[in-house]
Amino acid sequence: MDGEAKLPMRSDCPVNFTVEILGDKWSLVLMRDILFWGKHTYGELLNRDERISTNILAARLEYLERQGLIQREPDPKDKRKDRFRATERGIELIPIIVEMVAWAAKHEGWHALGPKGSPGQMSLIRRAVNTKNKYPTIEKFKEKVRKGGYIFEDFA
Amino acid sequence: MDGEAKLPMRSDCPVNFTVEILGDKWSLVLMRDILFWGKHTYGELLNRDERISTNILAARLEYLERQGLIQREPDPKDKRKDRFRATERGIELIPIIVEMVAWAAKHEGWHALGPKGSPGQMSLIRRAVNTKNKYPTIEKFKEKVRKGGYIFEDFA
DNA sequence: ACAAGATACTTGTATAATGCAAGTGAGATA
DNA sequence: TATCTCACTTGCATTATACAAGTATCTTGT
Repeated sequence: MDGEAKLPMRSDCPVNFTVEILGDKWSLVLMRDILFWGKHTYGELLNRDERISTNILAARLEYLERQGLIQREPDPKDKRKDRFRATERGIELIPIIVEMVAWAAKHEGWHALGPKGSPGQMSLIRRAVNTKNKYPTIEKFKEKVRKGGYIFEDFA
Repeated sequence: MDGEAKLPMRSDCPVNFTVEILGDKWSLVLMRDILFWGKHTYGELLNRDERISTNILAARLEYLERQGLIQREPDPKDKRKDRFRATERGIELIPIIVEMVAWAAKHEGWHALGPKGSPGQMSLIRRAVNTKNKYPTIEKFKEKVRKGGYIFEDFA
């Protein structure tokens, strides 16, 4: 997680490309927090269920910014804080995240964790698994985030 | 990568669930090899562009089997070999992988690696990025693998 | 104005995941 | 039956992640 070069990828395959950027334990979870739950500050991202460590969060935020998935800007109301918002490249991760939700929802192991999802979460899951309105739903999600909102805004 | 328990997940979120299972540098790349390229033996999986190490491959294959994504069976023609085939749970990863292809294809960094893709690979990419026929294409992919084939069969 | 708390970090150290190189034993091949 | 192929294992180096404690800057309440 230092000043590594971007290019020496293991191959030219697009699957490998995406895995090399996002294939870790935190990147997509943090993008979920920003895109779906509207968590935009260090403190908000820190106090989530997964309990990321402070040093890992700082390193990951710098990494995601370097990868062009988020942008950092000072909070106008509190000079201690920065706000992290998704770039267009980050917003385009929504389809991947939705398919991950659909995959989890289809398989037993996740349900065994208990039906602790909020109504908003469950509502998304139903739409994500339902092929009929999956793609229009995803487009609405992207549009909402582009306008400065977040996906679970209406259920929060 | 030892005999770890499955359940103590960091949260009950379906995104986190999927990330905890697939969020590493190799799982999805290996599933790509099996599902898209029809690579089914240790040796075939070892000799791919990404150059996985022998010990990592052995550990990952055991892991993917333990996660119920692949199934191991002896090769009928060569007693030294096993064959690894995707389970239904593994086949259901295809939509995630396709969205990862679409994401890479949309963004500059991947194209900078050079247009080294085979015609078959490029053909998939075009269809994966095109929302119109994405869903039926993905369903055909799944059906093909369920019948014992692999996605790039016809272009190989 | 000032003390106390909040916020976003850093630092130090431990464990886990990944990477590399060199073996090894069972089974196929000539 | 000698050699080669194949699927590994072992040992060690490096990188990523985890945990606990500390620190500098800014805000808040009095």
